[in-house]
Amino acid sequence: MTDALRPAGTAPTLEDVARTAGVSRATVSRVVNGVRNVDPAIQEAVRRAVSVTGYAPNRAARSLVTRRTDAVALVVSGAGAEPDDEGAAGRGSFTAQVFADPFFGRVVTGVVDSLRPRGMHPVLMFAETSRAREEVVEYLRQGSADGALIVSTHAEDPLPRLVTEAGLAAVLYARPARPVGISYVDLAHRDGARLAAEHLLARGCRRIATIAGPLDVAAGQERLAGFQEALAQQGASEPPVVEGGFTQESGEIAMERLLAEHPGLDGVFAANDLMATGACHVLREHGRRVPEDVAVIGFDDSSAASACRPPLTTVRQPVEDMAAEMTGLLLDRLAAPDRPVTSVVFEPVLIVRDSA
Amino acid sequence: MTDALRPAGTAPTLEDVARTAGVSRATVSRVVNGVRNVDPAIQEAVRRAVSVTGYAPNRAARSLVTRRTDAVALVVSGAGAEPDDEGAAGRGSFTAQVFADPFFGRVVTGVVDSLRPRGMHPVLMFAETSRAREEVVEYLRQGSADGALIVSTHAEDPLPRLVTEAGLAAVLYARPARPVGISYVDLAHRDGARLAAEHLLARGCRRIATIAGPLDVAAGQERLAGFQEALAQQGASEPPVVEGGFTQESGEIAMERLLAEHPGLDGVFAANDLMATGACHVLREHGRRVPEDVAVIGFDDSSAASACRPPLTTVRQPVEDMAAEMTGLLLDRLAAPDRPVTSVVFEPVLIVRDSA
DNA sequence: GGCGAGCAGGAGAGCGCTCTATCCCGGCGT
DNA sequence: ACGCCGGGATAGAGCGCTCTCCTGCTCGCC
Repeated sequence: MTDALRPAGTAPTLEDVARTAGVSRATVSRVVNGVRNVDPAIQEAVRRAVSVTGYAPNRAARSLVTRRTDAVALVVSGAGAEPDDEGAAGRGSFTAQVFADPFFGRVVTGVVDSLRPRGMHPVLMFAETSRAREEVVEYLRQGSADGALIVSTHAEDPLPRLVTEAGLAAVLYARPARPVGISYVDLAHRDGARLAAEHLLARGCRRIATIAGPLDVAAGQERLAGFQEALAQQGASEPPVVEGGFTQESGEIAMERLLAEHPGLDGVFAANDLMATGACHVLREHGRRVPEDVAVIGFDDSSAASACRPPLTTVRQPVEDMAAEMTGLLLDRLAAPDRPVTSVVFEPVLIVRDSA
Repeated sequence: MTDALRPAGTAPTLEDVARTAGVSRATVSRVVNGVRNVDPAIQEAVRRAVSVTGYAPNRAARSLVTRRTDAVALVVSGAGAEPDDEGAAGRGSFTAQVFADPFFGRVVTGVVDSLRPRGMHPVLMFAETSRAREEVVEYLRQGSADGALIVSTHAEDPLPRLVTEAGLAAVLYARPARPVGISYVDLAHRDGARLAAEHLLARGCRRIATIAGPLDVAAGQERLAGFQEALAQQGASEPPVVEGGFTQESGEIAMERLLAEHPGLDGVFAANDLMATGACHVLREHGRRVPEDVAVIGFDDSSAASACRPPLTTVRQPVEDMAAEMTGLLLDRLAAPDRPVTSVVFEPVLIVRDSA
């Protein structure tokens, strides 16, 4: 099992295996990579030599010639044009805040699960400052990863453009504000919001308000627009809107304001589950029953939706599937770099639970 | 800016930069890596050549000779000895479940933030089946990462042993059941549970129960043991115990049972915030006010604690700091492989909010 | 003025792998 | 019987970088 022929501390190489098996380096390489016909007897001998020497192929050496790393950068890209803040505090808060939302955990889940069967792995990166964005581009240009999966939180994020200009392979989560030549996956946010509006209306709600997501985020804009459109089309009156920040706390604050200004409301659509959860808390504290007095609908169908009391009726965003699709698109791109970019838009579904 | 001298599609190499700058490859390398004194004029020339050619050093080539990748594997290691389940369902559920707990997001945050200033990056891996564990070991043996940060959820996890036996650098989150020669960071769980017990007692609670964590996890055992010990030392009666699974739902189920069997209880210690949140929900549904009728204490001080209504009094586990410490220990190990392993145990702090 | 110390820069040998071009050998056609 | 074909194996040339030697200067010192 141990490498008897090697100077201590050095890993066995192809050469060692070849010598042990009495064949050439090339033959060992073929067996290890499972290509071309190799005499079964020799294959067996090589395999034995591999296990005797405890050989493991050196990834760097392989990458050097194949120009593949089997790694992809999974980058969470933050706000747009803020000045670089170098302080640990600034960064810490961004990275911490990212995972406070169950959304990113789901993205990671989807990416890992889709990469895994292909023997690939994600390298986690954050790109919230222009410095950090440069580092991401640099990382990719060095060939440290084969491509990037970019989850962009802001519409004006410059990263997609930077990556394209550098000629790097990448796929986006969410359509970029300005079309740049990159594939993306997205959700039909408007349709989702429409589902929520129609459900509220069908339930008999007439004094409906909405807690919008941040309006500098495409998802925030779209969900609001879709909701307003649907309401208008059904002849309902224009809903009061308060903008939140996709956090539970912002949902609480928004709900307080809504309640203060429109005490008679009977239905609320929050642009994500976290804000919907916050809204439920505030409603209860104000003595309103959910859904009897006020119906609440969230968005995403994240873990927060089922954790909420009452469990949230929500619009499902199939994050894991979308993340898996990103992987697929990226691998397509890597296999055929010249093929035109393709994007996939997923349709949301209404999940009815107890809150509406 | 573009590589005029290169055949299209090929990245510029050191050689190209050297030619452009009129110096040798070695000199360019020195400038790029900032080692040894190089004539300022030449440095400038090289730097200009770098930007003219758009050169980015090839990571694989560099790794091949330095034997460093500047990547570390961040592995979430799952249950112990279950049979390999190959199905996507099984895996999907593990990876999904991992991020359902805010805990892992915090670990990732701490790791990323501590790796970043060192120009290093984490590669995310899961090791919940024996097959997956082998893949992790294989990955490291190939030199794809310089070492591993292992977050182990089960006491009997075989991964730490596998990694040590393979002579790989690694640091654990949580002390392994059997000591293996690996550094680890851990929390003084018993002390934390004691804090909770004493706070409950000081508050005047006399009929105290506890929702334990899974007892095949060290943290679960320790927190329970610490809680029981503290209660006993203060002369309080032995608390009813129900085992949960660290999920909110398991907390709800446990609380239901506790309430059915001990309707008069006035204090609950849940072994993590998620279960405490579930307990609060159930208590309220049963008409108990928190903290007036029943005081509730959680553990971790995760985002769930402040998101809960009422905000949870909880025992803080400084996950981000602990994760950063793991990085530090790993880098120490890489710098001096022969130094004896050192471990760090953090002290928990009680965070008093509204629930107790 | 001569000589050794010290340092900037270059040449070149690898790091461990893949892959093309080549060689060898047995079987087949005529 | 002889050349031809083709599959199986090998030899060897890199991939792009780092790093150890080594050369050739300049400078300081006696």
